[in-house]
Amino acid sequence: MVVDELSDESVDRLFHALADATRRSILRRCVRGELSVSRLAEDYPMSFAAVQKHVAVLERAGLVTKQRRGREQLVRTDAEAIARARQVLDELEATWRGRVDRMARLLAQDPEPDDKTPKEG
Amino acid sequence: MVVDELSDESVDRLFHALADATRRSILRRCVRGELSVSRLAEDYPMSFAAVQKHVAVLERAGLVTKQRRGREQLVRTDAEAIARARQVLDELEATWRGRVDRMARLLAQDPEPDDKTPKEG
DNA sequence: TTAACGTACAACCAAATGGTTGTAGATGAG
DNA sequence: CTCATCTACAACCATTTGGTTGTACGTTAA
Repeated sequence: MVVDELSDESVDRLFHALADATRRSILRRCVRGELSVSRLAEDYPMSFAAVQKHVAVLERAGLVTKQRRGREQLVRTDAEAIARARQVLDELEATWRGRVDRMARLLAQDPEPDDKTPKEG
Repeated sequence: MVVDELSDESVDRLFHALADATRRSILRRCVRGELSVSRLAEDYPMSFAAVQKHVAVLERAGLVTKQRRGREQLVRTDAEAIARARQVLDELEATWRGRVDRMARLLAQDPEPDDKTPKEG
């Protein structure tokens, strides 16, 4: 089980890579099966080089891996990387649930246990 | 329950907003409780105006809402928006699981002649 | 009223982003 | 071998981003 802390930079790269419709489309297509870069490029209204750059962004974010097959480069999305991104959001939601719990306790007039809330910033 | 399709632009804004460490920090702090913009700005090594811009990015993404209290503007994280972002990743993972299932079926019946080893990792 | 505070917003700037074209190196087909 | 294909990468350009400072405006405190 991977419980590593992700560095700010990796999370930056992760979400930045996800913040583009073309890249998300590439991710979806390469979850279903590996595709070469030129195959991918056929279906987008932009140059091959542009698609190549998008794949590079996904690769630096760890969201896809490439593997040579002959002269082709097969792109495949890494489901674990997507899980990593989700984990960041899970933690945010967990904090939120924690806050709701404290609210509930307050409303029930229970004393707060021990506020180990990690400081931010 | 709202399970609307999210437009490409909203997902773009969502992930773009999440792709910055300062903004993620703001999100975490405002999940725990509302904070004014100037209060937020105290703890970052940048100008008030810069923090104000980060809050605006989060607001356009729907990740936070603002509410006036006197001369202050209280920022609060919207947990549902985070859930929306997570949903996008969930769908990607679901596709991946679907693919693994199909692979398993394929391997159980008819080995492909071509050597497309379906090993993950 | 006056002063201080919290916010909003415009103007500006350097750096990053997302696209282009062009060139060059491997690889496979004929 | 020669040629077409697939990829890599540099150079360039327009726009966006993330920061700055400065100004203006509403609200609260003295």
